[in-house]
Amino acid sequence: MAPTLRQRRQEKTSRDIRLAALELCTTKGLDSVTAEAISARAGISLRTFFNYYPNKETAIVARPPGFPEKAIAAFNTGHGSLAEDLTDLLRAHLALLDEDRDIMLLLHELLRDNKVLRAAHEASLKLLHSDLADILAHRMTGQSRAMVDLFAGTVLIATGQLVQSMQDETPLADRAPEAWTKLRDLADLIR
Amino acid sequence: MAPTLRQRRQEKTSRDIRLAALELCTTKGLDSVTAEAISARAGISLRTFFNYYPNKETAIVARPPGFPEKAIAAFNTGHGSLAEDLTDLLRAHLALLDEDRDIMLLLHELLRDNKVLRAAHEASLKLLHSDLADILAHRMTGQSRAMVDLFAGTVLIATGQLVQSMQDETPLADRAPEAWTKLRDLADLIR
DNA sequence: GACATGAATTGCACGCCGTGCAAGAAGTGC
DNA sequence: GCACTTCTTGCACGGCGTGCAATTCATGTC
Repeated sequence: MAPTLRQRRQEKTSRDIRLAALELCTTKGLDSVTAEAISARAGISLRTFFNYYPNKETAIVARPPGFPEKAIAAFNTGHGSLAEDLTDLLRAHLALLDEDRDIMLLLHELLRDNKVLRAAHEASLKLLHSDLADILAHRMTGQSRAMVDLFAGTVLIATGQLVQSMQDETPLADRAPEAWTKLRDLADLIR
Repeated sequence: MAPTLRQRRQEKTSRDIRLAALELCTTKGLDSVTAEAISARAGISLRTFFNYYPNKETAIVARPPGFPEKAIAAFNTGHGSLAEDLTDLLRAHLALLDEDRDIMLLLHELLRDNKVLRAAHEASLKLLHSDLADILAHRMTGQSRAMVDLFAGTVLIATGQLVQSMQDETPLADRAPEAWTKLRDLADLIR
């Protein structure tokens, strides 16, 4: 299914807007960047900007890459331990982040400085949370939904801490096992 | 230190605004309630509204009650197990929520329906998170800050699940031990 | 009780946000 | 090339949030 011209144009505009937003923000800070300025730089009208994104923040934060279909399938049918298969799942996710390493680092800066942006980011992490909980539910049939949620949340905090330290040269994907190590340590702490 | 007239008036206006906001929202929904309408109902000018709250959302969500000083001190000097002392700390926190039970239930409704409100709520929970992490750090001197954060986050998720089920008649404070039970179960799950 | 002082309230003006609508431009399928 | 859908754009509008300066009001002092 080759992408039609329309689709390609949309992809491009969407990317153009994001780039324009990021460029402007890194130099002037989000607060003093107006949606109008972003639109102008992206070469579209203000009205079109709001056709693509509901506000400045989401243009910058966007939807984070989730878990690849293939990795989900592998996890569902996986025959390793929960620890092993989950680590593989996280690895696939982190690999996607590695692909956009430069953008991520840039974003990381912006998130540190701007409150509204952090809120938008939190919101998108919430989506990840329920995605992960849904996935985990397949392998944790004996557990209550609340427990699955708690588990998913904890996993995401641990994973988030990895992303926090993205300055390290090592690709995040290679560090996936650290997440589980953290969880083990946490479990030790609780008991 | 008797509160001066000025202070009492401020307290009152602050409460008036919150009440006006809650009342209007429950009948018409946050989206169709303007800051101007809230101000009018609270008997103040629009400009004054923004002197008290930076936006509609925070007027409704406000700052959640944190951990009482006394409980923090008791936790710091506590000689029970971490589990016991932490449960006491959570109990003190949940007791504050019980005091505002009616408002909490109302808020719970609103949070379910409104996205922006949820974001504001998340943000205020973030403050709780770092509060708790700071407190825990005193009793977890052997641990890295990351581990303390992870632990605090997990505790808060578990506690949040309790709050979710506030419809139950039982006061939240009495159910504090359930939080630790959840954590034990989680730890079992991980190992 | 009058008065000086500093803080809170208010109105006004302004720029930005985000949306509904309708006209026009552009791609798609035949 | 011709109908069709879809995307873009301009326009108008209401709401948000802030800076500023005028005014009102609590407070402490004499």
